[in-house]
Amino acid sequence: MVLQRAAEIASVEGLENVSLGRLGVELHLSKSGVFSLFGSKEELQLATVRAAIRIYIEDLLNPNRRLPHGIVRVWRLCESWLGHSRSRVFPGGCFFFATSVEFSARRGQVRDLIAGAQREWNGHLEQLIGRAIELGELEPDTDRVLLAFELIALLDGANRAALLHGDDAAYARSGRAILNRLRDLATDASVLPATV
Amino acid sequence: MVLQRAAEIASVEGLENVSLGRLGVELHLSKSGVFSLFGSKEELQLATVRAAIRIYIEDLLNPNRRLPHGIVRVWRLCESWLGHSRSRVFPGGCFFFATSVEFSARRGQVRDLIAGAQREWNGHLEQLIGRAIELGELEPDTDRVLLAFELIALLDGANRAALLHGDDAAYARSGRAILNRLRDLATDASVLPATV
DNA sequence: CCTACCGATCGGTAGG
DNA sequence: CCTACCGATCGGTAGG
Repeated sequence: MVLQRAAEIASVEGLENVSLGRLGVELHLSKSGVFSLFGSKEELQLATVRAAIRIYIEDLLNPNRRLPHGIVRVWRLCESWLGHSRSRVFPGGCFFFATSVEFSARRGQVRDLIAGAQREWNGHLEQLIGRAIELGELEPDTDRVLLAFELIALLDGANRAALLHGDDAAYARSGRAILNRLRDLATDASVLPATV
Repeated sequence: MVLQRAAEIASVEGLENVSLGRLGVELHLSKSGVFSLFGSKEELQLATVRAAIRIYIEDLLNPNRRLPHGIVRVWRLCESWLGHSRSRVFPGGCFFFATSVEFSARRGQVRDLIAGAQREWNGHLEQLIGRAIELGELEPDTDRVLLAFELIALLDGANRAALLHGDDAAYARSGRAILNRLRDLATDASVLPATV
């Protein structure tokens, strides 16, 4: 699919380097053929980001919905995220990590869409953490916003180190750090796996 | 200075977007005048990275050297890093965060230089942590490599969130998370500040 | 969907 | 350090 390929390239070289001509060569279309499909470079970028959002929903969020709420579900989502990055669903690791860094200092619809997707991911994690608190599986004074920030930072840290140094050990480190953090805040740590 | 300006642009738009022509306009030089100073685009990029390394050494590492070893010195270095990102010494936040993401999926001398600088930063933190363990200020079974990974992930997480959402609260969150983590591992948490 | 073209910009070279 | 130029590539348009 056109946008699948565009998202793969963007994860490695950035959304700005997904040029109409280059995408045309890979898809055996002329440059103007690709252009006419989207109407502008910005629309191609927006469509690419939307395609990436769908992939994350299908690969990570939807399978996770089948689990009951609680601390284990929070952990499983983190574990799936690490697996998603490690297995290179996108060859450049997390699509939103790469593109949010690329667009963080720019303005416009593309940046806003990426920033909004990041906020939704953050909010989703905060909600899952909140449910685990309500269920009494996390200490009642757990700071949801802070814990979500910490988990995302540890996930992104693994993605970044694994890509930069070609070292998959970062995924195990990240998993251990996340499990340690969740165990510290758990009312009953025995529901969590002993190791990654 | 030429390279100072190049590093500022690179932190915002990436090292690849520091073009010879553009740098020339900003410096009131012709494109070929800039070119002749470096000999190639790659040499310009390498010189820019080296200049950024010097700025980090002067702004963060050298002042930190005056402190005695121990857990407080580890904390102060993290605090300085957050201040460095927040004060926009580079307008795009951490130069190495931005450029390491940009180059993580490429090959060549520029990527190797950036990856090496990141490894040195990681190693430096591990050493400071190791000294704090030897001094008995961190629990003797503290995993140096894991703790350094966690601290860098939390620092980078603040840089990323602050830039993407224009929200400086991320710095305070990161500082709280780091202090919490250091307190957990400290043999005497009272040497650390109570809040950020 | 295509060919053919526009002006702008890229890294780099020739020649001074 | 400069002007003038090279071929390649960019997003986008004209016209079919």
